[in-house]
Amino acid sequence: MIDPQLLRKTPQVVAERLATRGLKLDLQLLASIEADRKQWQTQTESLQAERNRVSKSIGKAKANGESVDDLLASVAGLGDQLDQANQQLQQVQQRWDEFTLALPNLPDASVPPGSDETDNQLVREWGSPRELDFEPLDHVDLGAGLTGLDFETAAGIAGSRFVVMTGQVARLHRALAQFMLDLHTLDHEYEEIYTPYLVNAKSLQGTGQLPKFEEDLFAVSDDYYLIPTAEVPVTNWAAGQILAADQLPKRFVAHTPCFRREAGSYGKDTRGMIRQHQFDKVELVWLSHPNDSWDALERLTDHAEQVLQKLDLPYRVVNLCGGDLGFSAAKTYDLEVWLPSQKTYREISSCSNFLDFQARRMQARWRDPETGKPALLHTINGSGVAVGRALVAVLENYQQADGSVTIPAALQPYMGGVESIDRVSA
RNA sequence: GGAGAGGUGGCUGAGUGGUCGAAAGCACUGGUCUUGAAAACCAGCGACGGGCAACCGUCCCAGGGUUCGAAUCCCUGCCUCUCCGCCA
Repeated sequence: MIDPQLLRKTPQVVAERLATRGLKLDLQLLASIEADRKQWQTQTESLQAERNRVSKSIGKAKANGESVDDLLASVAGLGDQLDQANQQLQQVQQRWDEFTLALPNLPDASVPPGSDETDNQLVREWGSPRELDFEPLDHVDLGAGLTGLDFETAAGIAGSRFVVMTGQVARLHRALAQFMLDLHTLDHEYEEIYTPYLVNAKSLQGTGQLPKFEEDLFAVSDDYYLIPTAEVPVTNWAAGQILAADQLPKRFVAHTPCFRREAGSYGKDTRGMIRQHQFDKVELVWLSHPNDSWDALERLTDHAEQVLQKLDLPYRVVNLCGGDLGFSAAKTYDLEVWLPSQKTYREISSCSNFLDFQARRMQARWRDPETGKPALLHTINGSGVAVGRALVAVLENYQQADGSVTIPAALQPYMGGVESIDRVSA
């Protein structure tokens, strides 16, 4: 949520910054809601003040054994007036909430202008695509040859955009997750956390998926939603909390499945496991001191990059432009890994600083020793990295001419020393 | 699933329908004392919103209700704990 003070006092500044996203703030609507709010709040509060005054004197009069008939008469119609004013106020507040909850975060000044991914800014590249002296297969054909990836069976069990993994491929998938968890907990000093995979609407509102993006989520009965990312349960760990200063920064790593409807992406990446309804992800989350969040974003991004570097997978880092920026983010670096079959870089991690945007929605605070007062903390998160896409990247980048796949050295300890997965001759 | 108890400030924990935003303790902050620290003593100390300000309002799990007035009474929901049963 954008700071309400900023919205009220400098709406045109907010409008300018939101324009970076290609979003037009309805200043007129904002002004009219705010005018109504002021009127009804003032009226409600003065009626409440009067009621409180009279009620207190009734109490005193009764204590003194005096008659209270006159006092009672003087508040006769007050209750109804108050009810009406209060109803109006609640309506206005609801309009305000709906309006502000639907506003995305303000992009940071370092976010490049632009409308879509073609305007994203290249930050750096690491490694260079391997020169293959044969025509690379994509992971679907590779996986089929290894008899480890089976989309047809998955379609029969569940539907499209699911996969069944078996044998050494399933093990490789698990090895990737284990490797990432160990890297982040042991080398990068994250605390491992296990959370619910079903969450309530409040948590989703806290991180910003609701109320605007319900169609992206799988809702199950009883008001639960499947998590679209571990960001939701992990960040909400701090919801409603007031953390002590020495608890910051709090850094969590979680390995969870993620579930997404992928509504609106019909026809996109229909082949293979790039875009699935269910996928695993290792997620990094920081809860930080407000002064440290920009540094935290750089460090978290580096931690995600370390995964790709240790796997020796070529990638690049891009700074998302305003139009490509997610709803809650103030700034996002995407890590894009090289896929030989597509001869292009594909997103494998997204690292964002949300500043106090999520913290305000979920009331995640810390106590500032300078002031002794609670203050909003900052949240930062990123994938470290998407496990399914990492599997795709390993399969494709480590494929051999005979259809086998060598195992990256970093993963071999997690594969029982296996150095290669071989094609099963048909 | 059955039976019971309870949800109050950063924490523990009192609270009679009427100066209760709420006792007390802990924690925290400032001061006295001390070479310094601790202890002791004194003082201060909830959050959120509105207003230039004086000040006003809201909040004792959440939502309704009764009342001139609700932390306190009534209803509903959520959550926690204890016991029994069942269970990966």
